[in-house]
Amino acid sequence: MKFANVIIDQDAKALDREFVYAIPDHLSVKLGERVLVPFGARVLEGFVVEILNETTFDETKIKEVIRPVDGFPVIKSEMLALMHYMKENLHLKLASILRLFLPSEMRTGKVKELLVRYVRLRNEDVILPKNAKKQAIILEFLKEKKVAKFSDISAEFGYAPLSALVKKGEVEVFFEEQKRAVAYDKISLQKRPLTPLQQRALGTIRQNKTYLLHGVTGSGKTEVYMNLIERVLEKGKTALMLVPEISLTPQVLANFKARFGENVALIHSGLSAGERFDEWRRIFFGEAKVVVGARSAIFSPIENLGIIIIDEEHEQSYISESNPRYDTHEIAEFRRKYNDSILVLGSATPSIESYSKALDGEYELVEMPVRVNGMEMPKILIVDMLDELRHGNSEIFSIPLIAELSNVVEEKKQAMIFINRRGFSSFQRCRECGYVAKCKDCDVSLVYHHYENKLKCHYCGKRYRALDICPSCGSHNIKQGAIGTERVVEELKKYFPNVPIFRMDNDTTSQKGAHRSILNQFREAKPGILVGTQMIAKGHDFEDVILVGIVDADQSLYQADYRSIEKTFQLITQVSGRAGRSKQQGKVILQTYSPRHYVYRYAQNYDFKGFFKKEANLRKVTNFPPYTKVLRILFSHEDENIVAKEIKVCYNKVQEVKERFKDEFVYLDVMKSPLNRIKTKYRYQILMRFKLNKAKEIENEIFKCVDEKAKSSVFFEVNPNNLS
DNA sequence: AGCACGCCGACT
DNA sequence: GTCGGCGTGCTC
Repeated sequence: MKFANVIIDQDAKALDREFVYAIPDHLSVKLGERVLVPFGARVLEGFVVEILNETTFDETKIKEVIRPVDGFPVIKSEMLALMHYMKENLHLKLASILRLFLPSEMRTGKVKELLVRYVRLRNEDVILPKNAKKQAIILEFLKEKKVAKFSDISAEFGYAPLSALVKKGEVEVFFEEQKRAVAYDKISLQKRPLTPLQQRALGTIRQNKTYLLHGVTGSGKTEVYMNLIERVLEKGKTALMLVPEISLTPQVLANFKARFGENVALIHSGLSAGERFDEWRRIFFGEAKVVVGARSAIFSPIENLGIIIIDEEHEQSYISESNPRYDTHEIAEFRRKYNDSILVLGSATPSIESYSKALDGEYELVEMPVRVNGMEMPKILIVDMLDELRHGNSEIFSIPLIAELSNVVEEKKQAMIFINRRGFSSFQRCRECGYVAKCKDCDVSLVYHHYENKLKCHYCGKRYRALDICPSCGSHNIKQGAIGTERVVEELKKYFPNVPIFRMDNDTTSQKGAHRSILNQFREAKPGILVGTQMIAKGHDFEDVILVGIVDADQSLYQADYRSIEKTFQLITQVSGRAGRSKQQGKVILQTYSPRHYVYRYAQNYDFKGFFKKEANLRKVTNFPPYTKVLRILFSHEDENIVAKEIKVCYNKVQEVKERFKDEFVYLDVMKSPLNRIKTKYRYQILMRFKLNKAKEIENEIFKCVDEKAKSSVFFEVNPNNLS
């Protein structure tokens, strides 16, 4: 008799362990397979994570596996190993880890494989009535083509004649499974000769270790990636390349499709459930040798990996901030080691963490300091908005920005305006009493959306009526808060009523394909202005963009986050990189209320190394990563008393750990989370920082501080992006 | 997570 | 007397 250790596919703390089942002799159950098992009074799905010949568990209590679910092991051995790693190091629930490895549509309401209706001729010599001219045409067509899609024929020759033929039995209808083709922009293959810098990078990146590729915007990193992948494919291995967001994907994907054809599989959030499922299967069964995708693609079931590439490695989107929290870098490092392959982290503005690892020799640094076309980086003009104010300009746009925009319009070129917000204005506030509308479930300010005239909660999505009367004091004096994309577009229209202005943010791109369509429209508009959030900061190659405006650069600067300055530097560099991609040197107008902040000086000179030195030093003296580790434990529960009580118990234990590691701890405190309530749950957190020498040891001790039986849900997070 | 078991209040 | 409230505990 064989036994299977099964993880029940339920995201509950109490079930976060293995359960033993007997495998009846008539069933073949393999490691990594999903199985149906009796569980209490129910029948549930689970994952087989171990096959045993014997068990110590009371055999009279053991139930039998009912049957396999898929008929093949969906979790390969590498992913099982990864599961154990993530359990141990990230303290995630086993089921929630395993769920990361499967396309969600394999669990919820099984996707139907897409069936396409085809027709073919059953009888070559049909005698038709003389008046059935259309039917005759269809017959001729089918004689030649043999097989055609039902929809094609009916579209071209009419539905009626075709269905008449089917009815008479002369034409046969059959169904065939269709892999959904993923849409992408068709471009022709452009294989540019490599520059000496690119060749040098390729020459260096050969060993099975981790490289940090620091290349300025426009230095041709993508070309390097493609050559690396080509080399790996030649050796019969596979490649995995991660990009930060879908906004990047159309272009990257088009390039990869052109270069690697059918070998490429694409995973990103813009795919439909069915498309995602199809791509996953192509990867699983080895049909796709190259995977390009966003963060979650790191869990692709691709085998025989020769290289992993993380493009724009500094991007925050590589750190998952909800549910199973993980850092893509860490997972990539695991897979690199497991496959004994190459990992390349590429960026124009590497994260302080990564760059410092490179300087310490943990990564090998590869540099590409020059743009491919030899163009200089755009000139950045810093505009002091307080100065503008003193000279009587209280508008959103500074005088220099309007002047430059006018130039762009006159020359029939293009400009991008970057803004760090979405919606019309961030909130509604009563001018009399200061009341700000908040979400009743989440304890955050509601965001006003002008277009729908609604207040929305950006955390839970709930919508509220916009205020016209203050509910607190009854005043009608309601004011909109800070500026968003929508407002900027409206203001711009006043200055340039005849210029096409496009807006790109979360609201305008929520529909599938909206992204591409906005960009394509903008591409044709000359002159044209594109207003957008982070989304427009990345990867888009528009030759005629000669001006970039940053409306409020400080936005990301003053946040309670040790990375906020770093983020600001990265943002400016990246946005600036959008200007002057071809013949004409670009210009950047950066509007700020703190023009003397060092981040702007370094950004203005594109001095990454100088900035790194300054910033790394600041982190060192203030005891922040990469010189320490930040650990956050987040408790949440509907009942505030329970969270408060449970976190207190945990905090006391953590304090004992701190006592034992006195020299290591630099900070420890417990508090309400800044977002005290989200989706009706109260949130409290313990925050700590400790030095790196004994970090692993301390972490393990900290993990033990959480009572397994606590009712609150508990999340651990290392070096969190934001502390809300 | 979800279901059973179990021990206290207001009903036919 | 019983129906049902949801607190506690278990699921191989």
